[in-house]
Amino acid sequence: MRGELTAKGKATRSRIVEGAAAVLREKGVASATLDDIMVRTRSSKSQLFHYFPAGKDELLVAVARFEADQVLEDQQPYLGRLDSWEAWSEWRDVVVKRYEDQGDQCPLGSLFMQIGRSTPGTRAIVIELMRRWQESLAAGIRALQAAGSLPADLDVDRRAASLLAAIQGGVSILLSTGRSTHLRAALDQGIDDLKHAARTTE
Amino acid sequence: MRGELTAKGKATRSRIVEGAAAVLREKGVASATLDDIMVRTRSSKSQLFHYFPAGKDELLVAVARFEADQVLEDQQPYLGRLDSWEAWSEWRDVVVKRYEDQGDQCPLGSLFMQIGRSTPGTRAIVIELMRRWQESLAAGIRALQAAGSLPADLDVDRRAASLLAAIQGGVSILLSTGRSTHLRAALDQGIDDLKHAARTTE
DNA sequence: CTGCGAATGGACCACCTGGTCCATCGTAGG
DNA sequence: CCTACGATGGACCAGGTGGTCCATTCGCAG
Repeated sequence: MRGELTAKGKATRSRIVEGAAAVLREKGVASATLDDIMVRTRSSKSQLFHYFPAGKDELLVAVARFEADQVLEDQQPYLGRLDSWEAWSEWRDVVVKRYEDQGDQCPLGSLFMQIGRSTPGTRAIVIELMRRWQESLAAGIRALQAAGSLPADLDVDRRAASLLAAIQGGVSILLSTGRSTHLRAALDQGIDDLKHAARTTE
Repeated sequence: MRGELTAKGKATRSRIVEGAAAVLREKGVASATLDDIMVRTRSSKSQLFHYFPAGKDELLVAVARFEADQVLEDQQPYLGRLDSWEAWSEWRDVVVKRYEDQGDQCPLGSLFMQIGRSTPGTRAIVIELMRRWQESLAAGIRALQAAGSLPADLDVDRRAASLLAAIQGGVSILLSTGRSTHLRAALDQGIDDLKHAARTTE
């Protein structure tokens, strides 16, 4: 498993990860079984254990890593260029759309609920994801500062953290209730408050 | 099961529900088994199925209902009296403390991740919880308006929804990363922004 | 006291699921 | 070509888990 992977092997491995991700999204981590994954990815049990010797947990971690990357990627290029109010608005739309489309499937949430506390490496993935996500938001805020659209003494980190929390909360409410009202409200309110900070001292 | 419950029966039933809640919190929904619950509640399998004929799912729903009530109760009396900035501040402290103490145990979150989409009645419980929670926040905001601390043209519902999302997000980040930074940031920022609304037009 | 239904005990079962094992096939490099 | 090793197939297994069943005990009303 250390680079001893043929081109064919690599292909199979990613086919499994991506297929597993789809299965997990549809059936939920709790009820998704190795058999489901085998069927979906047209692979055999030996293949599963060949590429993920430690078994299901290892596979789940791989999927988690895969999904974590997806999350940020899906917000590009907007998330990377939050340098004007228009950009923020476009990004908002993308986020809302992405999660509304996703509906009550939770690629990551459920994953970490199940293995988050058990496997140590898993938590690191979420932490890293949150860190990068928040950093992008912070960069956006700083870009607005640089453009003179926001005062320089703004507490960028707290603002970014709070925005991130707003999104997460909106998403988890969407997941459990099926309504995107809160996600929209949280994003709109968050951005509006940011705009307000442009006009008042913090 | 319809009122055919002896006093003893009722006692047993709630002993099971509360014990099960504890087990779920500790072991997580995914890995908690009926045996665990039997041991913890000192009951037999026949009892479990006597009080919850539909089996594990029905029990989980009962626990969900129990936990949902707890959530709001734990925030009282503060959540019910958000009529001054001091009250809001106290409430903030209670929320932060409650969830920091709780750590990465998720009484509700994990529960709904597992049975949320499957059982139809379950989703109703979360929706109802969110509704009541948000309503309390909205009542608090209106109280501030009545006291003249906030302008009358404030969009109370959006503000309340966004605050609720902030909390949920902070909590879920706390659950998956173990850090309460975001919960604190989200609450502080949310309340601060509310205070700002007192000084500027919306 | 007695009888009936609720409450409880605990053996028992069927099934699913993750995981193991070995035999076979494909293929790249010598 | 041939050989060594990765890739694949698929039977098999062991344990755990939810769920069933029946026998027994308990508690209250008549």
